[in-house]
Amino acid sequence: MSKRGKQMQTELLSVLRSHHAPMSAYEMLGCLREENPRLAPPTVYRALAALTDRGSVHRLESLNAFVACQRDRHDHASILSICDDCGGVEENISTELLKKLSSIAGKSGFAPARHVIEIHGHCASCESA
Amino acid sequence: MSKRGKQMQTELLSVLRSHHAPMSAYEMLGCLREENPRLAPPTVYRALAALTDRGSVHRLESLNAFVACQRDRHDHASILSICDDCGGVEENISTELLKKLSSIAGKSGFAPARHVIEIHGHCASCESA
DNA sequence: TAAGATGCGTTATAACTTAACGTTCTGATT
DNA sequence: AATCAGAACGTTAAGTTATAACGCATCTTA
Repeated sequence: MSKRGKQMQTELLSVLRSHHAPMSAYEMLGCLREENPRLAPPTVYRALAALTDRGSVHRLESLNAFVACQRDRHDHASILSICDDCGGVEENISTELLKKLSSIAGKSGFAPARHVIEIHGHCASCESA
Repeated sequence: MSKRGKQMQTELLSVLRSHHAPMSAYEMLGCLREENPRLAPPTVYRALAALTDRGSVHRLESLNAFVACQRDRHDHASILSICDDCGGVEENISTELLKKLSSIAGKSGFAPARHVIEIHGHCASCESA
């Protein structure tokens, strides 16, 4: 991968991290276009693909949006709790739950490869408010 | 709700059920347009919204597609195993896993309302092939 | 440097979803 | 039964999300 590609990924990640809530690809595109107005969607999507493959960024399937991984290591399946009020996302991991989930799916012989676990609701501060 | 609305939902559901794999809204639209060529996307999406609210249809967030519920009762959170090879979907439920999941999210005070659990992988027959 | 491969930017378009609005249907009240 | 208010419908139009395709640039190896 070329220098430009890596640089794009770095910029994208810093944009994502500087945001408390998930961002859509087009929101990121908007930010990045302030620097480089000619930037096009495929560039953003390619960088996002690389970052999500690596685990530095998680895709929120139920929102069509993205968040930076909040953990030190990125080689895990995440449980993402999404506040429908403030938009904040909490990331949890549980190998135990993952095993259980795999075993439920595996009963019929299904071989799991990727887990999507997203919980919608309200975070503590929005709930109390 | 008018007769047309309910009828739309019934037709949609039968289209979905006659398909072994998930369908996108536009695939359904295509099918239904054979009968009624003037049918427009919002009609389909409205029927889908009613059906998913009721639980007769599940939305696959990671595919932007829909499947008919495979169970007798529809008032449950499903674990959906999606074969990336043949496209088939298996539906499982586990109140135990759901409780565990809620408790993980709830540690920080998060109040869960809706669970999205989708597992990608290969089904038994595709795996053995 | 030349040949081949990889990946990048760009254009264009495809796929998915919803807003808005006027009409029609329903059912409640007179 | 006639009228009215509100809900739901079809339709047009547009907004949002995502990718195909292609040619150019850059890197790689000889």
